[in-house]
Amino acid sequence: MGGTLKDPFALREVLRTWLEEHSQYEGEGSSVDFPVQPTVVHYPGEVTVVLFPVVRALRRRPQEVGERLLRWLTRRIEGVIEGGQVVGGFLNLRFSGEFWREWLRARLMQWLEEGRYPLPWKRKEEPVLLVEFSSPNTNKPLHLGHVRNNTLGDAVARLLAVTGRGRVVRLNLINDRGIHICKTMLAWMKWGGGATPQSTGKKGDHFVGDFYVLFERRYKDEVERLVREKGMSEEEARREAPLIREAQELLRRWEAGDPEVRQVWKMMNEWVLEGFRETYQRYGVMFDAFEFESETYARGKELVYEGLEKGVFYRKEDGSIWVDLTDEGLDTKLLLRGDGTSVYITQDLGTIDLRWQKYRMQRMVYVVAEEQRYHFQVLKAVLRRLGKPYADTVFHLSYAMVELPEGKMKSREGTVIDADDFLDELTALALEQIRCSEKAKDASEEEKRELAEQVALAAIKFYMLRVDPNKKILFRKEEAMDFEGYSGPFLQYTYARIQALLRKAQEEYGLGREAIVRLLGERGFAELIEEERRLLQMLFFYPVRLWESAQRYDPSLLANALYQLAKEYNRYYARVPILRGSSEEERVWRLALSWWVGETLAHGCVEVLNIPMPARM
RNA sequence: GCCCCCGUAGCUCAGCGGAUAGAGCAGUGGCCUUCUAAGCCACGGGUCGCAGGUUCGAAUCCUGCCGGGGGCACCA
Repeated sequence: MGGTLKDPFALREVLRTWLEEHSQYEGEGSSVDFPVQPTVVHYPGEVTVVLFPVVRALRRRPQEVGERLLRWLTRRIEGVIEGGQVVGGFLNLRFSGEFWREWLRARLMQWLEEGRYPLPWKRKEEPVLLVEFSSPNTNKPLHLGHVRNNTLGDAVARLLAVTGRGRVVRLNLINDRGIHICKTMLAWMKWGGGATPQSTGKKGDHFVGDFYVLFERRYKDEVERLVREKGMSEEEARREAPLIREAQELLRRWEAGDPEVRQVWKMMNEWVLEGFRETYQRYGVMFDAFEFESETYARGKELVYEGLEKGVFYRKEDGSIWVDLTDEGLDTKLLLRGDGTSVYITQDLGTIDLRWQKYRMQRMVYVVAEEQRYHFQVLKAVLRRLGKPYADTVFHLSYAMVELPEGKMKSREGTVIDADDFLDELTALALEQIRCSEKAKDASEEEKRELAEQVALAAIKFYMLRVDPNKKILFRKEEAMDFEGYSGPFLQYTYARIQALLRKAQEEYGLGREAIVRLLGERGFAELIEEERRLLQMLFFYPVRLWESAQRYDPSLLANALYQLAKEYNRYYARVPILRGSSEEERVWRLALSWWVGETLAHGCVEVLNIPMPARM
């Protein structure tokens, strides 16, 4: 019984057979479908079948279709449906307590046997799906913008993997070349005095980032001086300033492969990367491969020349190479400078070509801020002109900026919120709260620290993931640092409560997990209460939420569903005693339900959103 | 000028063609001698930016307008 109807997908399959049986003599049923959705709160039942689409196709009255469907369903999936009611164009189904008990038992059993959360999809090795995210520049440390990118990219990669879309490969394309890198190198060479991260005890990315800021400050001073003393225009001064000239010279030497420049470049990049690795590790973000623009831009140039030969690009008198995309509503676009050096898009052309050679991916997801929408439109169009088979794999997953109440974050002006610093600050706050708490009094200092970092991570990640990627995040510190309400720690807390119950069940009642499953199969039980039906409904629909979330490349859907589940569970927890003051039968049932809520929270958080779930807090 | 994204409660957001539009925060008032109060309950708070249209049904889709943001570089 419980095995026959694992989730709403299974119910839809059953409904489809009804349509097949009835379309033969009742008209066109082929393209219509019964949407299945959770029943809204005010009506009895857990699952609602929406009749409108079919009603229209069959040209029958909703009442008639609904009642016939109900009768048919009740027989078809025996013992599942306890009651049903047609309201307007909706058929509300109420599942029997017996069904739910068996459903829950089957899920728990499967979980115990397979050691993982049962889902309707298997992880697959084919096709290959590439997800590029993070992709930082090596001239400054990671900030809140990267944190949003990282958590989003990470979660989307996991969503695709758990819903069985294919083998997901996570890529981090390091932007390690260009004028900004040269500026930083120049500052270090001029004013660094031979200092290193080791000699100063600074984290490598911060160490290097400071030189970038230093360069920008000196450069700004120089420009101001030129304007003041030489009477230059701002624009002219910015172009003529000796510092920028020197940086450009450095870039030329870099492109020419000057060993001295390359050596400094390599060393400084390594410092930064070491710092990045540490930050990624703390945030729990992993990549399958790091790629470097310095290694892909050359291939990009080749593609540009290829297009020139094919006649899809054209050369101007100054030698620069362009593509004309005006016929598809875009502009003309520079692909290679007159002096043969590459621009931003050149590198992206090369990168995707190399990826195609290596992976033959079916999809190339770029997790990149929304300001680059146009860039990716152009990229796709250019690849099409080149006739590349992978042109249509390009998918830009754009997300909006993280802004401060004061406005945009600007690294040049030092108004960014640093990824490391913010996590430190959150961790310190969490630690303070843990120290004040009664519950953690017997935990060691080490354990408290670890827990504090997990709480901090949950807070920051959930804060980033809970909003639609298309929407700006207005970063208000107090809100991000709030561990209550609609927050990551709220989910952790709910999970930890459940784990405490399961521990106590074992210790005080001898109810281990196997025992719960066994007893659940043996005992009858009392009527389900409303809170239980709502929890079961949410658990039943969980795979659908996952699917939709993956379908839309939007983890916020999942984040929301998990929050609602936790919220509902806390209500339940406050309403009924799980362990104490309940009969043995009730105890087993309530524990089983709690356990499954916990596993579902853990699956969504740990497996997909990559938010840790401590067993106690 | 053209293109893209966003306008829902005081604030931050859910709701993505279905039923009486929901949360968190903020405000007010309750609940720790029984399982973790990072929790729960109650109250107050909304012409879903505006105007048309599409249909059995629109916060949701289409058109126009208004407001906020981003983009249209021999910057990345």
